[in-house]
Amino acid sequence: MSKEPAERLTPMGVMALALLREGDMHPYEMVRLMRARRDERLLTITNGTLYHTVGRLQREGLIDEVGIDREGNRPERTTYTLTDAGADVLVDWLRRELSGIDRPAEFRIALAEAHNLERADVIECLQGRRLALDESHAQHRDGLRGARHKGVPEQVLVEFERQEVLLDAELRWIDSLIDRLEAEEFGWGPTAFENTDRYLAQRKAAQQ
Amino acid sequence: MSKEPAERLTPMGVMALALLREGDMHPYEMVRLMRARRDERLLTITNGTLYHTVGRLQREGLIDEVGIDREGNRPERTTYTLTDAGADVLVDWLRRELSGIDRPAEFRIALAEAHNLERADVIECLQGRRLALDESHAQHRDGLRGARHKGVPEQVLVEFERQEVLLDAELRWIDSLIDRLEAEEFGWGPTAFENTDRYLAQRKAAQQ
DNA sequence: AGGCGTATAGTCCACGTGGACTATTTGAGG
DNA sequence: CCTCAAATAGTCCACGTGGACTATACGCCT
Repeated sequence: MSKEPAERLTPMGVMALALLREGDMHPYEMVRLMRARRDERLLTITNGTLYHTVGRLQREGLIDEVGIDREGNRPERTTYTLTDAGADVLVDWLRRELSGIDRPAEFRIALAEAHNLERADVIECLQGRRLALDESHAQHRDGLRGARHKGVPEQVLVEFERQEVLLDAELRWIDSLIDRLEAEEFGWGPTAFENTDRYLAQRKAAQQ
Repeated sequence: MSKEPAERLTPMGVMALALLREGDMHPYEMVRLMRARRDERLLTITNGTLYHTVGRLQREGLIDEVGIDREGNRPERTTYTLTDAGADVLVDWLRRELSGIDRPAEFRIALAEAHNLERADVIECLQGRRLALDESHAQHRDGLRGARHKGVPEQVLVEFERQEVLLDAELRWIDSLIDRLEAEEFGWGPTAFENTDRYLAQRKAAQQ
């Protein structure tokens, strides 16, 4: 398992790899699935970015071409599949981003794709995050207190204060999530996306 | 007041304009000030971005060169000043980003620089945001409820749920902020940055 | 007095993003 | 039956970002 290449993934790269875990696809299908799942909430879905990303992933050996399809008379479609290296890199990325507290945008994606990891794995990562969050919260609190004490005017601290409120809310939320995961309150593991199942079935039927 | 150019600013652009409101400066001084004020919390401070940004702002007529200084035998430094157009664009940007709820990163910057607006102005913008936030919160709540009802597995809703918790916390915080602004609990208006005052004084002394 | 690290001030380049654009094909409405 | 919109599948380009790099000058230690 050589690990020199591409430990770093872009948000779109993560989504692409995660989608290929569900089955081989061509890029345009990724777009449709992401749109159907309202992934615009997490990142901006644009063709340009996607096709570039797919090209990059292939050059890095994280995905492979598995053939050029042609359905009816529509333009050719290149279908891709996930390599073992790609699956590894995805899992590593998820672990890293689930454990860290910088890069909030990345964390949201990691969380949304957390079902690609084992339950125990997720719990462990979130406990790491919980620790980091706690420390950051303490530092933040001290920083704010110190600034007020030094007479820094409130108007420049407003954003600081908001951040503390949000940090606090997140701390409580993550505690409850870890609890529920440990209590096995709900299932975990690879998921059939109910929203898009019908579409996927349709596609498979059409391919035969 | 023709307003065709550059209603759109990058985060770094906003910071640069806001800094120039405090006095004429050269880019390198902006870097030092931003570092001193720990603005890395809000954006990544890099020379490349800054110098590009300054060049762009100048081409767009939002700032002007006011002379090329030379202190001792150090490299030349080009000093810039804020134009009237620049001041207008800054204020407009702040109003827009303070009122909206998309673009969270931009909002944080707008909030941190909100002291560049009048108190009444800020209150009005925040009330707009408060409304949008409320609506978004309701929609989010309904969406989550609907998804659960349709049997979408909890594991894919985790990120959704977190977002709702954070939205809720933000709602409460913004209410309290608006209250305190209306009650005039603390001062408002252009601020002498205590943290960096000493540095600025030093600089002025050195220039004479 | 000499050497070395750091501050000063800025340039340059590779990458990722996102929006605009193209060209064909299918389906729905009049 | 014809038209026109929407879907299909993808290319291309301009911009902003961030990191690496350069080169001089000042201050500190020995």
